Formats: sequence, structure tokens, C-alpha cells
Amino acid sequence: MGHRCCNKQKVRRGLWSPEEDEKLVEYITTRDHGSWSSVPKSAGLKRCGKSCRLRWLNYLRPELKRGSFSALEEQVIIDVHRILGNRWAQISKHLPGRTDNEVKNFWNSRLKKKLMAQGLDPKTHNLIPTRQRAANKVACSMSPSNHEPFSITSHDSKMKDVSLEINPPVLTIVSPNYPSNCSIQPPFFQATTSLPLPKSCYDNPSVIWNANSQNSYDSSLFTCVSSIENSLASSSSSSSANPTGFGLVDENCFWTCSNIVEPFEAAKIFESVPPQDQVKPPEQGL
DNA sequence: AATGTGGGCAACCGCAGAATC
DNA sequence: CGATTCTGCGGTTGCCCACAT
Repeated sequence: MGHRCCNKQKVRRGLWSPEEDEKLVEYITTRDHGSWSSVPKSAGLKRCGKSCRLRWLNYLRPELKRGSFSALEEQVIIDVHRILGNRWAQISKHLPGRTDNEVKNFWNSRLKKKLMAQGLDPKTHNLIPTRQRAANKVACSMSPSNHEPFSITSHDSKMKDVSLEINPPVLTIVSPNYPSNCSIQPPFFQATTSLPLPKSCYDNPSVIWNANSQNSYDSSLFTCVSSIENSLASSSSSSSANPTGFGLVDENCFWTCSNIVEPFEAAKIFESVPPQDQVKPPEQGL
């Protein structure tokens, strides 16, 4: 089946050879190419215009950045995707030197899996309901009735039945609305803090808690934001930086024990939180 | 060493909207 | 104003390579 746009001609398909690349670059960079449909003929290529355009935009443009995505770029993709969905062209505009195709491939091959591993639906960025996650072969238990040490166990095949001790129970919260000194700059705020979990969290983990006056979010409403899976996933790698053994939760982890938390709902809740420089997270644990 | 499998990525396909005739 | 062509986009495919068996 040939291209619809150029089925009149016999056109080459498949990977581009270095010679073809050279011809196209030479042609595009030395003159105003006009319409793409005229490029192949003028440049001496047996390709269709559409293929030339794609090759130029996705691979040959000099301003393109090659190589793996940085942590910042990864975060930007996740943040913008949460808002825009699969609008790769729009997302790529936030990443100078990256193409929509590149962003899309990166999303499909890495980020999607990463979110799923954190128990998040990559389409909505919401928590995948517990029942559904159970279907994904992830089973966790969380049953403390007080602040005593407790453990989380995963039976996920990839996590090799990790067991995690938490002592004392400390929840790490990361909010997209938080101004912070981290490397990710506005509009993609991220901040990390921690606070002791109130007993009510365990008794009724699906509710939105009132932080009590002992923590830095005095009187602020916040949502139980955590991720058991993420904790488990990071327990081995981050244990040295995090003596509690509780994994750092990045802002993509909106997790409650049983409820889905809309990211924007969570963001709304955080609106009343004081600026980062007024927040003094307890030093213990992290 | 041969074969199977999965991941990453470049390229293709087909549709929709814009531009042009 | 309808038809045709062009462009841009998102979804999908298939090739290549690394790794496991």
C-alpha cells in the first residue's frame, strides 16, 4: 500500500540513508523549499513530500536535541500531559529541541509504565482504583491502628515481594502547587515535605484530613497523598537518603487508600498552603 | 552459538483542518 | 462555494538491537 499523497509516483520507503539525509539537508538549508510536495523532485529524492517533511522535522533539523530526556524534561512532560492529554505537539512546545514524535515515544515506552507502576492511570493521572490495581497483580496491606511501626508488603511480580518497615510513620507530600527550591521551576512547581501521619489517616485513610497544629500545615486541609507502590519501588534505591525507609513521593503520586483524588482537586486544596519559605518540615525522618 | 523476546524508536498511515484553486 | 491539495497531528507499525534462555 503506497502513500495516498504520492501514489502516482514510485517512492522509496523505510529508513533514510545518509545520502538521502545529506540531499534533504542540503536542499532545505540552502533555499526556501516552498511546499513539501515539491521538495523530493527538486532535491532529487525518491521520497514523498510527507516523508521528507517528517524526516526533516523529526530528525534533521539542526536545533533538535538528541539523547535521553532529563529529569526536568520528564517532569514537564508529565505535568503538561496531565493538563493536555495526548496532545504531543503541544507538549513538545514546552521542550525546546524535542519533537512531538520523540515525546510520544518517550511517553509510551517509559513514562506510561512509570505512572502505572505508581498506581496511576496514565490517561487521567488519577489513582487506579484498588480493585483495578489488584487486577494488575499489586497487593498491598496497610493496617496500623496507631503510630506504631508497620509494614507494607507488595506481591507485585516486578517488586519481588518487597516488604517495607515504616518507623515512625511519616508521609511525604509533594504538591504541584508548591513553590520550591527544587530544580523544577514554575509553572511546574514541586516541593517536598513530611509530617507525622495522624492516627485518623489509618483509621479512615480515604478521608481528607485536617492537619493538626503540630505540623507545618497548620489548619490547612490536605489530602492523603502518597503511594505505597512508589514507596516500595524506591525503598531500595532511596533508603540511604531517607532513613525512614518511606519512599519519596513525587508529585505524580496522588494516592489515597481507596479514593481517587483528582489532581486539580488536590491542587485546589493546597492553594491555602503558605509559601515554601514559611514551611519548615520536621527534620526527623528525611 | 542459536533462537526467542521485548523495548526503543523511526517511519508510516489516515484523518482533520487550513489553504488554495 | 465546492473540490482539491497541503500541512499537521496522533495512533500504529515494524525494524533493529540488546538481553535472556
